Amino acid sequence: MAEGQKPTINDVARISGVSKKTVSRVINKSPLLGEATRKKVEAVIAELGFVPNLQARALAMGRNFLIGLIHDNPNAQMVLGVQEGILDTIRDTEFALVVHPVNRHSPTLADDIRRFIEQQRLYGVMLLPPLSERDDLAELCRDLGCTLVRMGSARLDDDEHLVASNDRQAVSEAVAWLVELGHTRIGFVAGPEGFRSANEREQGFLDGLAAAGLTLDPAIAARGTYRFESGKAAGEKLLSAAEPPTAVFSSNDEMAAGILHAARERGLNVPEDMSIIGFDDTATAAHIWPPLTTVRWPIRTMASTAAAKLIRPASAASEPSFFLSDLIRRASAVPHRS
Amino acid sequence: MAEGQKPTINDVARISGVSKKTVSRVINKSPLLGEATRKKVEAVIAELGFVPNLQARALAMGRNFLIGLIHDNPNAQMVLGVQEGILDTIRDTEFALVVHPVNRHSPTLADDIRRFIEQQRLYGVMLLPPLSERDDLAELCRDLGCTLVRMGSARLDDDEHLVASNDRQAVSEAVAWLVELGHTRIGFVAGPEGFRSANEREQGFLDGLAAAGLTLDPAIAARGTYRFESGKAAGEKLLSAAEPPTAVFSSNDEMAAGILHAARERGLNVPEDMSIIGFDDTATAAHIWPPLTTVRWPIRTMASTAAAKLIRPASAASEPSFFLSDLIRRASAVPHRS
DNA sequence: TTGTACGCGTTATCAA
DNA sequence: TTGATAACGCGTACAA
Repeated sequence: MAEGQKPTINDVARISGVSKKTVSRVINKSPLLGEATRKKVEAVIAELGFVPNLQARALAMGRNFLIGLIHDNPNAQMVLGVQEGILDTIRDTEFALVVHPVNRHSPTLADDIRRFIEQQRLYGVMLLPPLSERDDLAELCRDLGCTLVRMGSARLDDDEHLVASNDRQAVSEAVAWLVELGHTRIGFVAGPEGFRSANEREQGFLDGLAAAGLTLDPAIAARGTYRFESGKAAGEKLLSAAEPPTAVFSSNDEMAAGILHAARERGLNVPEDMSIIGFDDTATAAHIWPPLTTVRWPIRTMASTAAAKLIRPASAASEPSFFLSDLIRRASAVPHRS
Repeated sequence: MAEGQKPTINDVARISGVSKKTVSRVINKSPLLGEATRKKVEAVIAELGFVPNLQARALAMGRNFLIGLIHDNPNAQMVLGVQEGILDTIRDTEFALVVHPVNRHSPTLADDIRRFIEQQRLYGVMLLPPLSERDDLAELCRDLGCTLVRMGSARLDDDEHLVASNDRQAVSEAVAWLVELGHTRIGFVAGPEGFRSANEREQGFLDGLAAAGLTLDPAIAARGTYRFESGKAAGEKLLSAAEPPTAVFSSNDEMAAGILHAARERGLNVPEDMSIIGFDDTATAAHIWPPLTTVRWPIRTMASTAAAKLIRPASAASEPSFFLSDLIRRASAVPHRS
């Protein structure tokens, strides 16, 4: 037997007096198997502490048990939420989660991803925004024979390969909330051009205004990069307008924090002088002052569903693809004082 | 040849007219090999786009190429920094990073970790605080024949299996900075009991006070859980003291944000009425108002070094084990107004 | 410097 | 319902 080594299927077979194949059947829960032999083999497995070698299985079956997560760190909280969501699904399976952060501005991005998938021979991969918006990368994964699920904020793919939040509707509801609070002069800070999420949120913002019979004054609109500094710059622009907004929607929380700083540096009070709503509900949102009203999307649930679509492709289409976000009402948005 | 399939080492061998073994030598960069044959084989490999099957290699070599990261989400920013650091080291190797978030309060924690390591047959694992402080878990990893590197804030292990920040010294320097700013009544918010990092930071705080000939008044000291709410509660305690502190050191940023909220709710201004210093330099630190003076430890570099120790055990001991942290001076700590 | 034969631990084929 | 035997793709004695 194995001396100090890990027991193999041969050890199990010999000790329980059956063939390798029979043990294999037990492991794989084959239906056609005598109850007695099954019990017997299971006992030996437990006694020996036998754990099937996944590398060997992978080799024999021509597929392995690795799910890849490829992203360009949109935001730490989100990436971690995704990882936890995926683990929720695969925890009691043989699958494992392999992460691969990349730099989307790298000229070797595609090669980097290709190499990762080929080398590890991934079973499936999950792409996070903004990478998930690039059809060329999606095609690359497929060419490599790797199932793919994309996470995004719009219909980037068909139901079997997508989990998405309805950003457009969520933002429109956030605007409705500002309108309900009495605001009519509402500023807007957009996300970076070329980002699908930025686009969706902008559309949602305009939807919200339109529903209230309002329009956007370009003097109180700006475009940012989703980063703090750009939010601050945008805030400065909006606040220096001839007629500043009484409320602002920022396309993400980090920029909202920047807007807050811009307001503070001008000696303005938030929310008294201006209400702010963000998007993402990052950790920062609840920790800044005032606590930020923001849109929370169910990252973990979405990621968990995405993983299910990956490891059970058969039932992928029957899993939901679209998820609703919640408006988290905190102190940064208050009634307009007329 | 392979029709639609991935080329194997056999294809390469046949086409280049050499034996499998020779191709294997090329792949593994064996020194004893004719330059001519090497070139020839490399050309075929490139032409075919041959990528060695890692599962097969793993099986044949009796070891695989997976590094595990086990953690209990101490903080999203940190975990992501660690992942990026590990990737910095393994990006151009055959290794991949498998992540495994766990719940340290789960009764099945040890079994969960055991199963993860055994099932995936990990080459090595990295343990993050506070899990890294548990010797039983470290022993478990070793029993499973898995090399281990622990990340922490103190000498948890020998140089080959450790990367650590010198929290104690860093905090002592932070206190020195407050003293330099003229503060003599300095409050303290500790981290949770049983956390090595909390202990180190506390010692550093006391060191700092002692160096200035000061002592800690229990009336302006409190213990938190590293979470925001606990910081807020601690802040309330300190501020309701008969003689409140003019400056506070918080054992992490999240609690510092909580202290800020407590101050705001009492109508106090920070830093005018009270200076605050935190620890970690999370994303939030720079985004709250006022921007938080805090201690930044070189997570990414540490993680990168840790990965090097894992995949190159031979040179592990020669890599540094201790890393210096920087005090990031921002607006939340200002001179004491006398 | 290169090649032959076999083993790694598992699944699949096909017959019993 | 079970078992003998051949794959899976690669590394390594050992020999040439």
